[in-house]
Amino acid sequence: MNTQLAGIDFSAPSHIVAPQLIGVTVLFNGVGGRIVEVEAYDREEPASHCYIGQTARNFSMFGPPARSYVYQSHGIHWCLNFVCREAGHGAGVLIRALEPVEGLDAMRARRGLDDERLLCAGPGRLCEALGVTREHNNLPLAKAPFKLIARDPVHRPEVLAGPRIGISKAVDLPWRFVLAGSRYLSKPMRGGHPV
DNA sequence: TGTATGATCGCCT
DNA sequence: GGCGATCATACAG
Repeated sequence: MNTQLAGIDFSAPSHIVAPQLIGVTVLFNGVGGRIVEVEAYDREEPASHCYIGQTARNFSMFGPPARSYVYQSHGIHWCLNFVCREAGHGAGVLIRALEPVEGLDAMRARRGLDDERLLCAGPGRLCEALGVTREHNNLPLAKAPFKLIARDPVHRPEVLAGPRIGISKAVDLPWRFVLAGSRYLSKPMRGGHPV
């Protein structure tokens, strides 16, 4: 099984994969943009859906890496993760924000909102803008409707790490990664440190 | 700029 | 029955 995609080895731990995803372009049916904010989750850490073991909800994170894990949050919003590690471990990277690049009109139509800055600034917003829902759980990221485009290998983006957002457990783990200075984050990074 | 609150539902801690 | 890896709105300062 090929776990390499967009120049990233998805069989690595999620906190290793996550910072490498900053700057990668994600398209979904041709709509999307550059990743500017992600969070890593792993079975060995209690904030992860994997922590309790495999269930009907989280099974795709226990499958092969470089696939999608889509879950519903608060009964309203969908959230997109990329599965990491070897099959059976349980780990993923939550895609929290994109800098919109392709299909701006489609995103605006789905979001019912003009402000480019708010189109994909948050995991639920991003899925609404791209049209990602439950049906797109457990799909290979190497095939349509997904398309990943590697970042420029020459210019490494400046990545900051800090604590994750919206969780109540393992709050001190610095597994949130953002593109330094990006205007498209769900929240500004305060007190982050360079990776 | 920041904090509080309600919406709404699949899956369990 | 309770709880979220959230978002939009309302209101205070």
